[in-house]
Amino acid sequence: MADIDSGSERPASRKRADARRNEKTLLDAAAAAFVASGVDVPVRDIAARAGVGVGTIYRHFPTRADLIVAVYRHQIEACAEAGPALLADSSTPHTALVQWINLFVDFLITKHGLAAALQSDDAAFRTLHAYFLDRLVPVCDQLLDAAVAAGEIRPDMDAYGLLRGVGNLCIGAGSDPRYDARRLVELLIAGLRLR
Amino acid sequence: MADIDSGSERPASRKRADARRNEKTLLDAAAAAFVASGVDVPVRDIAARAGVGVGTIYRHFPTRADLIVAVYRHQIEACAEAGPALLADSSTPHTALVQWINLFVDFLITKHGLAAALQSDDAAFRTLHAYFLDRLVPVCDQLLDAAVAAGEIRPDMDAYGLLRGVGNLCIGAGSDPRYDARRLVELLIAGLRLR
DNA sequence: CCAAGATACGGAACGGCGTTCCGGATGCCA
DNA sequence: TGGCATCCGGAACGCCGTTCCGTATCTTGG
Repeated sequence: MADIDSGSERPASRKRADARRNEKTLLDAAAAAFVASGVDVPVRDIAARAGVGVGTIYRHFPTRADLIVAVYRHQIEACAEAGPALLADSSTPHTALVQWINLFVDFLITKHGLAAALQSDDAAFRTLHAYFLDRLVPVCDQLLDAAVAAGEIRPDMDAYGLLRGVGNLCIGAGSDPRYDARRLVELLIAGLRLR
Repeated sequence: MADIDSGSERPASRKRADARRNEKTLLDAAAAAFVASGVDVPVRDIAARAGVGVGTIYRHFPTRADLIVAVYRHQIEACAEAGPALLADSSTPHTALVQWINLFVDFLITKHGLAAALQSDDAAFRTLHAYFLDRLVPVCDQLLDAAVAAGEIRPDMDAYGLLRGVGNLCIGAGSDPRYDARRLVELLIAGLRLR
């Protein structure tokens, strides 16, 4: 679960060279396939794109969630790290919260099917769900706490529920021009404000 | 699409007796299966429950959506009809809107997987989507208009978007005690209020 | 440089699913 | 009761995720 040598010293390269090459190829192929056909793209399509067999995918990424997380890890990290930064730079915690939520929404609505996968109770997506939550709930919590402390929002909203709600609202956005997820999320956040 | 003889005069009973019997049996079996395993229950399970072959299901209900609509038609109608009634009985349009949305939410969160099916872009669910929208959007529109006319909510929200948002928020409710869809919908509606 | 062992690969194979199809059974009416 | 339109059951097909294993490739010690 933890990618220890992410920066990568070379600890005598545990894995075979072709394996490392394939892993990179797969990540690129998956990213392209996700863009073209959504995160629900058939595994065989990703394999074909990468020019490998399906078995190779499962050896590198035992579950579909692992592959999705690997593809989007950087963006999720960036989103998580933006939280404290926004809090420091914004005039009020509420502003920071709004901007951070917007970041999250922008991320979700540009990844066709990701929001839906996030909420799926399918066992294969459990770890996807878990990764997002582990990484983002604490950040959201910090923003909420700050806004509550500043007396800007009601104190009875939990980060978990808020993030799931926002994620849910993003489902189907982008595939229907009449549905404006961004606006609904704005309304939801507006509903948090004390008046 | 339109079930003409819903009340059912007997127009010389077009269909064979066994066919009519099977249709009723199927509706009951499907309702039970939906309760037990959600609206995504495998077609074979419904067939087994009803003691018929899968072909029989597809003859009576060409798409899965047709079956779902048939099972829930009464409740959807009731919800639609409650709109004007609430508007007439409530002290303010906004109260009526809130109560009506609550009705809709209660309906959705007790039907495991229905909210998700509603938002699915799968072709098989297109008509499900369409039926809900055709029936409920006008009602919601009427409630919104009244609340806007009374100066209670912002005037720039459309019924379609609101209903989809509410439907989205109901996805996954009931399968996770930490996720309170009802509360989030309340917040969303609160965000509509003029302050 | 060359085995021999370790590692990774490809894609056939399996089970579950929705959906289609058709030979055979069944209700209906004359 | 006979003949026909209708309906039924479940086998069959294609798509999908996932597993499995014979084969190919890399690595390393000699």
